[in-house]
Amino acid sequence: MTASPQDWAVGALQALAHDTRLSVFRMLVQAGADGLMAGEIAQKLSVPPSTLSHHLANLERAGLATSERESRVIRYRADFGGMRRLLAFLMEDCCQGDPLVCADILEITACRP
Amino acid sequence: MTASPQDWAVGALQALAHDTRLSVFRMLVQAGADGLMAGEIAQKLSVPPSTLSHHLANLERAGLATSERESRVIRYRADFGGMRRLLAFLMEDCCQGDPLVCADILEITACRP
DNA sequence: TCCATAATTCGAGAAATATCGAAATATAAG
DNA sequence: CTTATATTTCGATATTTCTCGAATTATGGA
Repeated sequence: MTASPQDWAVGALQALAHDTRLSVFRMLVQAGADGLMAGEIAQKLSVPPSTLSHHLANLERAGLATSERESRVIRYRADFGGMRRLLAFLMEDCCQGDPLVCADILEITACRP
Repeated sequence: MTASPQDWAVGALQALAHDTRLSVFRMLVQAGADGLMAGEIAQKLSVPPSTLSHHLANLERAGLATSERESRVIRYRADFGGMRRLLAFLMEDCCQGDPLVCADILEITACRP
């Protein structure tokens, strides 16, 4: 049942390769540790609850989000471990160690110490 | 005709979200500036030329690869600019500036100065 | 010019994904 | 125990994507 790294990565990319799911994932990334409630997301994106539920389940299955029930609502968070795993897989053994080709690819505007 | 950043990102992710295309892209990333010939890729992956051609066109359309004819063969290369653009989009305004949540996400094994 | 090679485009059936209303489940409150 | 709320699961249709043989285009050499 344990998927190969490649198969896992395809699943993760497939999860992100959809307009609604990509919006959801980025909302979760930007929300950080607090995450967001399912209903809150559905409302902000104007997506019917049942449709959104499929998308959230897809992201979770793919290892890019986690869910936790809090009484009646369910809180979703981005899974930063999964995100890291995906980026690392894409850049693995990059450009034969020549930093000139891709050095600045990681100079990203994401949060830094 | 100019796609929004979100639409562009969905296209890029869709391109990567396929077993064969992900393999091709990673081969190109690892090949670096030299790139690879279309036929060479088809042979290594045991994919019929016409099928591979669709996948290569898909990656190029998505902004993740470039092609250049050299007499009778066509050389494909990873587009590291597109790659960077995609990663930056995914991590934009990440986790409300709190480095604790995702700081190490960029500590990736890719080539570094 | 004629042939061989490398790669792309065409085309159409097969397979996978997306959508969302209706029904079901889980929790809390009265 | 009944009702209200939040979310998920079911199910059936609609849409999109994938695949690869055959035909086509581009290039170089005899």
